[in-house]
Order: sequence, then structure tokens, then C-alpha cells
Amino acid sequence: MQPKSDRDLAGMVPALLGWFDRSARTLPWRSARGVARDPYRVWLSEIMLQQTTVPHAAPYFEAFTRRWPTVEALAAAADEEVMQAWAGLGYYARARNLLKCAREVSARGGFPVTEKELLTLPGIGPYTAGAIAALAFGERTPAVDGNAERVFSRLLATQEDWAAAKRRIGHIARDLVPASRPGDFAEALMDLGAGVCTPKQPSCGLCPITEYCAAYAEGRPDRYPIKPAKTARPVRYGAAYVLRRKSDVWLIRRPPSGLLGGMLALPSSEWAETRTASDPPVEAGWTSVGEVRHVFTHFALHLDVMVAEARREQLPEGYWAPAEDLAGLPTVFAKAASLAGLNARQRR
DNA sequence: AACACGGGGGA
DNA sequence: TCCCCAGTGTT
Repeated sequence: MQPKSDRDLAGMVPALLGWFDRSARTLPWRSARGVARDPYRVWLSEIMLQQTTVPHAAPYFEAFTRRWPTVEALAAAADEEVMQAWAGLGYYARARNLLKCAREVSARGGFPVTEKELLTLPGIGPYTAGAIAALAFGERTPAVDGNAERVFSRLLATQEDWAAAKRRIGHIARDLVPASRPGDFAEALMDLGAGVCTPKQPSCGLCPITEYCAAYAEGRPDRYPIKPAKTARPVRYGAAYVLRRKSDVWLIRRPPSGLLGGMLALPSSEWAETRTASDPPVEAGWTSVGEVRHVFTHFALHLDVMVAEARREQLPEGYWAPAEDLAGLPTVFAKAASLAGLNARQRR
């Protein structure tokens, strides 16, 4: 069987939309069928879902919309409140940009309605601009996320370099967006990628568009997309310090940019490529209570967790927080606090 | 074009 | 383990 030419793909649009009408997922940020989507909820959900799974983002979406029901309410929130509410969701630059964006939007009286203008806002890149324009404003723009890239890679059985394939997919997707239902087309592609055209063992038996799929025709859809091999992840070592004073713990706020930027944290040593001598923030009777391991995107961290009772030292910048409520710590420090016997937010 | 940037879940 | 996820911003 011959792979379909790009032109043949046009037929997949009505087939996909028909399938979507029958089996769309119900999600917290989706409006009822036929009801206009709220730009604020579309935007907030799209930011939260960047590189983040639906089950992980969903409770955060509920909490944010309950606490800040409008973009104006979010714009008026204090930075620390928002960073604390985002804790555990990861990629904290998203939270910093979320606030910047909310304040810009609030100041200009609402979200811009075109892909081009949306692209100028902080935290909104090519994918998110297209998604918001299509979902909230009905513009004929594509929303090519990781799901859509995988679906198209299989439809086309892309052989070229993955970067080149993604460029080609972007153009093809843009041409296919139906003028009548751009938002539904975007959600349909996402639902198909998430539930049917999955990375491993895709359920081609449930797929409404196998007729258009070159990878299916080849019999090995799981071989696509063809991506470059990942490089190994190095390990870094360091120590985190839990300084106690009665029922309090000493916390710091990390610098506004970089890893975990702007987040609440335990004081810690530099993170080196080899185990190095302990480097506590103050002199005290430090004892180790064990090690926590945490995996970041581009390195793994082994953190020795040190505990001590405070004496009367001059402390560096920071403040005392109640040990029974350490909500708002990023996961790596929540793990460390937990190991030290403190009640930090910890899933699992 | 390559890298920095979290965290969790599935196979 | 390894891979992936509704990616963006910086260099």
C-alpha cells in the first residue's frame, strides 16, 4: 500500500471530528459542547499542561480557578501566594510568567484575540498561542503539541530528521485546520494522541483515521516518531539543611531566576559533580538523617539531609516557618523535609 | 540549534 | 530504567 500524499490527509478532518463528537474527554477546563470557552480558563489550563500530564495538572487547575476565578483576580495576587500555589507542578518559570501575563492582560482589559498578538505575551509560545486562538477565539490556527506531532508523524510516516519533520508537520497541520471548528480540531487531535495514538502500543483498532495513516499501512505505527537518542543524565551531590528552633524551620527564598527560581527552599550547599565536604549555612551540631534522590530534567540530585538545633547565630537571609505546615516547597525540598520528620507536602 | 527548566506515571 | 507529557525562553 502506498503512503497517502499530503493532499489525501484532508479527508481525515471530518473523520476525526466525527470521532471527537462521539468520544471527547470531559475535563475540568473544557466547556460543555457548543458553549463558548472562557479565555482565562483556556489560557490557565494550557500553561499548566505544558509538559505536564492531565492528572497532575487537574487539581492545580481546580485550586487556582477557585481561588482566582478571573484573570483580574490572579493579576492582583501576591507573587509568593502564586508561587506557593504552584509548588509541586514544576517548571516554575511558568508561574512567574503566568503572573506577568495576567498583569499585562488585566492592564490591557482582556486577552488579545489573535495568534500573532498572543505570541507576544510571556509564557505563550507557538503551541499555546495557536491553542488559545483556536480554542477561545475560533481562529483557524493549529495547536501542534507533542500529541499532534506524534499523530502526524505516524500519518505521514516521517523519515526525516525530527526537527525537520516537526517543521513539516506544523505547516501541514495549519493547512488542515477546519474553519468551522478550529478548537474542536485541536482538542480532537489531543484526545486521539492521549488515548488512542499513544507513544507505545497505539490502539489502532479504535482509531478513526487509520485509512489515512502511512505508519498503520506499514504495520509498525509504534516506530514513529523517529527521534534522536537522549543523552545520559549526570548525577550531582549536595546537602540540604534543616535548622530547627522549637516548632520552626529556617527557610529561604531562591533567587528569582534559574532552577526552582523564586521558590521557597531549605538552605543547601552548592550541588557538585562529586561528593564534597558539607557547607552548612551556620555553625551548629549538624547530623545527617539520610539522603534523598530527586530527578530534574537534565541531572539527578543526591541530597544529604542535615539537621541541627539553632543556637543564637546570625542567620543569612530567610525566615522561620512553622514546621507543621511547610506547604509551598518544591518537591525536592518537600522530600528532604519529610525525611527530617517534618510535615511537608508530599504526594505518594 | 542546543540547552535549561520539574515532576510524575507507565511499560 | 527509559520515555513521555496540551513547551517556552535563553544563549
